[in-house]
Amino acid sequence: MVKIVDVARAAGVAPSTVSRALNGDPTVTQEYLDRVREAAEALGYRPNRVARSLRRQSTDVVALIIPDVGNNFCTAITRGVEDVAREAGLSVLLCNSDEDSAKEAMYLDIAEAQRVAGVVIAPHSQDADVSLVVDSGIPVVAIDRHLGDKVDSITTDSRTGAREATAHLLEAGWERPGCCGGPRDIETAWWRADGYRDAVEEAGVPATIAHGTYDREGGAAAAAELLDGHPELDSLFISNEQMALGVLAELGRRGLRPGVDMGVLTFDDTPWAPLMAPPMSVVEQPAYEIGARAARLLTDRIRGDVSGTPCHEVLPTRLVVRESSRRATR
Amino acid sequence: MVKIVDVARAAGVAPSTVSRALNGDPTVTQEYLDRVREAAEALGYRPNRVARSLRRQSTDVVALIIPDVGNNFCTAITRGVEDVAREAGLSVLLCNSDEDSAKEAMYLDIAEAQRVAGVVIAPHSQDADVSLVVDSGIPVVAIDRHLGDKVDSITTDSRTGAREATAHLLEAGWERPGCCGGPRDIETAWWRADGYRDAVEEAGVPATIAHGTYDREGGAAAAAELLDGHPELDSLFISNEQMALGVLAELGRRGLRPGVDMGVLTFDDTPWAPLMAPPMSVVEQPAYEIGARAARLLTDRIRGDVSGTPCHEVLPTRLVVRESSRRATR
DNA sequence: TTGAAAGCGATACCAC
DNA sequence: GTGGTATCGCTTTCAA
Repeated sequence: MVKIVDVARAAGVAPSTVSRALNGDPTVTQEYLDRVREAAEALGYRPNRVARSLRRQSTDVVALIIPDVGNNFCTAITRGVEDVAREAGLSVLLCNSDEDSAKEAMYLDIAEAQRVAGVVIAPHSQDADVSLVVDSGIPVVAIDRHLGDKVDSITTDSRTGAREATAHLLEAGWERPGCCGGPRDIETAWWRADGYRDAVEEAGVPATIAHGTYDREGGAAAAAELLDGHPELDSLFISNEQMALGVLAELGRRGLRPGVDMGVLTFDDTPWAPLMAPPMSVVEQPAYEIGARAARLLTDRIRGDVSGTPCHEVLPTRLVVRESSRRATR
Repeated sequence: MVKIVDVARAAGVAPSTVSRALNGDPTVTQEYLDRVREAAEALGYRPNRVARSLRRQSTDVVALIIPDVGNNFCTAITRGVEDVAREAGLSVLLCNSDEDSAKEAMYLDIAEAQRVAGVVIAPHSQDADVSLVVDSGIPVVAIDRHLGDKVDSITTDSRTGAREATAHLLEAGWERPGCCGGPRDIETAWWRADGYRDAVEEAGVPATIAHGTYDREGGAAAAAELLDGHPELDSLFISNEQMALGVLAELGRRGLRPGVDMGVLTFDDTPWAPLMAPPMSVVEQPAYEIGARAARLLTDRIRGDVSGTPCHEVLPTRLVVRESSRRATR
């Protein structure tokens, strides 16, 4: 393994000069620069990032802690983070927490031990403990969910999104929308349930909510609970994309046709939503943008470019009406 | 930042003893062990992995280089890799190559500079240059696609999968299947085109193939090309999941109903495939398993548990017949 | 079993 | 502008 001293020797200069030359220090003379580059090239020198990280007390890696890459929303966030991180010369350490606080804590621990440059996290609960990382001076930005006032966050306005969605269902002619809500301990889930509640209450319709986990099983279970216990429901507002898949499966099992027998509208747009039977109406969240902005904010913090006051960005959602929420007149 | 010498001082032992104690060296006396643990705890000592990595000349990170996490197949692989890596105490560095050799090379470079413990890669082309990494003694396992005989690989039998799929289309009563194939320079794409060719030739039907990129745009373009140029086609075999989304969109634009006006069968199963209109028939690949096995193989190599001879695992695909490939008689 | 000390490889300070 | 060198924090010989 050829190291910096080897290059130095070959080029007839000091190691420090090699370091400067290779790192673009403008004080290095052209002549030395050439000599160093040549020697490095000739020897096939490859800088050791680990050594540099130790010395510099900082790595060029950011940790991204999300519930599950299997979720399209998370995936899009991940792309956003990765794209801007790469631009900034940072790599992304991918951590799936599976909505499990213990796993999350483990990853936070690893991130700190690894001395990552920053952390982007979709915290399972509002009081996830990021102090370990924060106290080490590692910038953290929370996405999708908040993490107290002091931690930067990029979120979307779930409540408004849910309210608009439910209101749309009502306007479309559905009279009794139910809500397949996410876990009670996840922030977005209660905002969305609240938004749903806002809309039905305003319409003078009773709120009917079932809570399930943020996955397909949870969606199916919530739908089953609602369908079994509340035959009066004629439409469903669903709290996230994975749940929607479960709800749809459950409807299928019962021979209920979305958009005909049962109005359906879900949070999160996906590439397949327009291709379903019928095309799904959704509340779109700017997932890629969330990731990209989070990464941008993080890199700013890493560079120290940003004043100390915490930043809380709330991005808007967008209602995309396709077929599943329209009351068919056939 | 409290370091190992601080703990040593507090515990009244040598740094080396602290290191041994904390790393579970059995030669450490119980008494010292307790003292060290106590001191570490009291001081809130957090080992610095970077320093350890430098000293040990090895990190506990593996790089995963895939075309795009946005692809459900890649996502599933990613979960597989992450799950077994975590078990083995390794973290995953996520790298999206976007089927771009330059990006891929850049990530390979980073992986080497970062001195990762291993690399799992779905190489863009067969002659992607992993020598940089391999020569550094970093184990590499190729997934989905091969990388010469000397690099471990976990792939699936694309050709057979494609042949069976096309044969099924023919058996189902479709008479002229076309093929929306992937890029010519991607191995799986030509294996799948070959499998398609095998089946149509055996049936004495002409092969009609259009090549597109492995994404939605590519799928739409390939479908358009086929539909415009070959009105005789009555069904389509599609080379991957993302292309399928594009193909379906294109069919929709032309008012062609899958499974009725046009038989459709695609590579890659997805959570939404059964929920489409109509439910999609697919060639399922064991994506999670590919990732899991690749990671397992990699950890074995990292530990040096495995003899030097390269391992080439080929996993089987599975034809899942749903509705889109059945010739409706309505 | 424990301690002392030599590195791992790059960087950045300080002196020239 | 360049060189010498201490240092980042940990692990691991080697000697006791």
